[in-house]
Amino acid sequence: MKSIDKQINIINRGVVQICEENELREKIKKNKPLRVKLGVDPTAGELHLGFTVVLRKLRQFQDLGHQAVLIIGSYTAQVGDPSGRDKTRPQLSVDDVIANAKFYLEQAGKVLNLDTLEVCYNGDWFKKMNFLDVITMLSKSTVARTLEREDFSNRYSSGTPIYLHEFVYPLMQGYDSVMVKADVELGGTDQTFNLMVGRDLQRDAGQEPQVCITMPLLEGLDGVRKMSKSYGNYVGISDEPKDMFGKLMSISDELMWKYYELLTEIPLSEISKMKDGITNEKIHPMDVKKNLAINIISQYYDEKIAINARAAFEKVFSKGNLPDDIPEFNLHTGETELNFIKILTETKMAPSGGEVRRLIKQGAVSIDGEKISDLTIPLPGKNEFVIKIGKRRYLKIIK
RNA sequence: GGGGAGAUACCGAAGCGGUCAAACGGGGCAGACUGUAAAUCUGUUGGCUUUCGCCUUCGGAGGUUCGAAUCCUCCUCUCCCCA
Repeated sequence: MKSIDKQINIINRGVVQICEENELREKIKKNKPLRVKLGVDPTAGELHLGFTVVLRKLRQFQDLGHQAVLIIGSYTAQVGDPSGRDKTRPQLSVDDVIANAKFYLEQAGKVLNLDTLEVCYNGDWFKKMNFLDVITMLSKSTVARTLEREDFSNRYSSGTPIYLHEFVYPLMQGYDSVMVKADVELGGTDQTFNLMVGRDLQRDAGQEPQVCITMPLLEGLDGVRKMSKSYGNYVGISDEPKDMFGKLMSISDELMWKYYELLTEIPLSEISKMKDGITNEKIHPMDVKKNLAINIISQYYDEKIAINARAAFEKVFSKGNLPDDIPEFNLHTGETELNFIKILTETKMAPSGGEVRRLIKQGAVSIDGEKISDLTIPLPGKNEFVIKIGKRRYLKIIK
């Protein structure tokens, strides 16, 4: 094992807060692998880079020789969380949870070392509790304390409902820590409160309280809101390499540094050199961003594929050539004209006829580079031609 | 249990009998400028047809009216205050 300082140094990268760092030192000093806990919700489908921030941190612990413990929140998922904004979340069946968990692990395996990973389902202990056990657990915290939590207090003051069972979640999560005897728990900053509850419950159970490590929430492609599937501002770790590349190129220059810090292993010293290079105008921010994209794509595919993705990107967006893989559409026989509304809605290139009208009116549609201004045009003589919509939608028409 | 407020399009939020497919802001999309960056400017943002027009939408179900998102009744849900 590496020295304490070295370990702390690695662990510290990108974290917002370690509570408490000296406790962590003490724990490491014992020279026993730490049990590092991460709880996940098995409702999520595809993993995106936002999730990997904390998964990567867990992986770092694994690489330092510690024991990663992944808790699948199977019980939570089965209960179903109605707190969602507009509609009740579906209650998941046991089978759903198992299937989701399997899918989750499959993906998480791209970041974590599954061979040494310990996986627990919190339903294993929660389903055994009786009501008295639950009440006893509830008695470990107070309303005022729970209400302190930022998102709860925000919701409370803005008049958004908070359901009672939501109040219980922090305790459940904390109870998980007791059950797995966690030394460390990881989470996003939005989890701070829940992590702290774990400390209380462990203390109460006569355990040494866990060290809580919080990671920043990664902003998505819009640079404002956290990366999330529902905001559509995410990069999925199973995205096609060229999509990943394009998406990563669209983040702001500013945000790129956060991605560098949280999603790559590139030493911080090198990152700051890059920053200087841009300030001195020795390097172009676009190139720095391309390297970021290559680094990230390489983690999920390999470097060769990443470089190909860059080439494809440059071909299409720098040189303005057509991409290699354009969806194709075979015209129905007997057509004498091109009806854009029909073709584009039929192929799902546009959601509605109104949208097609708008796009054409605004000059967003072209055929082989020639702008279209009518909804319908006579069929071009060529046997194949490409319709382009906006910056990145293409459709090859074949007669 | 009592009293009050409220539910509007992706989100926030106006509208309070016709001129409402519904102001405004955000977001989205598109155009200009670019490096698919940021910032900025412009257009657009229910569906079908684009000329008129038609259809569906303002929590749900009924009702009053020539006519309702706007009035009435019931229902569902939320928030606040009191107990």
